[in-house]
Amino acid sequence: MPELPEVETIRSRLAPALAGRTFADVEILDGRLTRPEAPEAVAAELLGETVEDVRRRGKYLIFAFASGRHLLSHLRMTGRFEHPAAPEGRPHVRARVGLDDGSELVYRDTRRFGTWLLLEPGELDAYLAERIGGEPFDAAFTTAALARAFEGRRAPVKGALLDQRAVAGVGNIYADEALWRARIHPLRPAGELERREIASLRTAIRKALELGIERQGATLSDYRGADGRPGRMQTAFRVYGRGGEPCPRCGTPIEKIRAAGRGTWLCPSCQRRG
DNA sequence: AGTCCGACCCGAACGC
DNA sequence: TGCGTTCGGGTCGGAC
Repeated sequence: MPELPEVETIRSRLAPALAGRTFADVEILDGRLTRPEAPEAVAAELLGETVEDVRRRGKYLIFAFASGRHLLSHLRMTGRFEHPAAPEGRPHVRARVGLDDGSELVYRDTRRFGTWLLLEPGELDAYLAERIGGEPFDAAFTTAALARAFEGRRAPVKGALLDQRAVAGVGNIYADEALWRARIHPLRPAGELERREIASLRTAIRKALELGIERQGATLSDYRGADGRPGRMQTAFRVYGRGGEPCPRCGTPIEKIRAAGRGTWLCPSCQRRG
């Protein structure tokens, strides 16, 4: 499930390969991908666009075209890009783009949650501003900024972290990892955290994401980098998916609970509720 | 306004 | 073994 580190890994591989390339042939096979726009219409619009850069904001992968347009792709759970494309016969191919150098970019998505949205020049900032907050590695992501996002919120801090407007790019996995690092119980109401806890959570979010990027993302069942290689982060999780195993800090068995409707792992000894 | 929950999907894991 | 059922994950929209 791609979160910020996984999307960043894909971006960093695609950017050098696609910069300067023109979309010479576009085929969108799944109508869901571009809904409510018709796939043929979007494919036709993409034809002839030249990639200037591949960027990322939160969990969005952004193809910036020389025309000023942007193609926003959200991979949701199981979306993935492959370039150069794997040999024919792979399942779940939802779109393919032939490039002017003869190579092919393929988009696959088992569960078909992912989306492609073509934005006209000038539309990107407003679209993102409506949906996601700042980048966790920006200077603007300060303790004060995080405190502001949490202020007055009675929702569990886990849920507040999953809200992309607080900080962009944290999903279920890295939320658990960050809360463990900061020694904060996932069910603590976000608005009741002390300043020093928010400060350590901010550091922990950066640390957890940074480690994920270094390890080129986590590969659970579906995620692959753009080159098809799995990441190595899954072996480095401190708590995520490790129910019953000893906490790497204190040895207490990791517990699994539900928080904000999500499977949530924590150390009951390091992360106290009270 | 903030919060919660179902819908969207489908493969894997689980229960019988 | 084989079948049916449940679950999960990010985001959105509707309900409270």
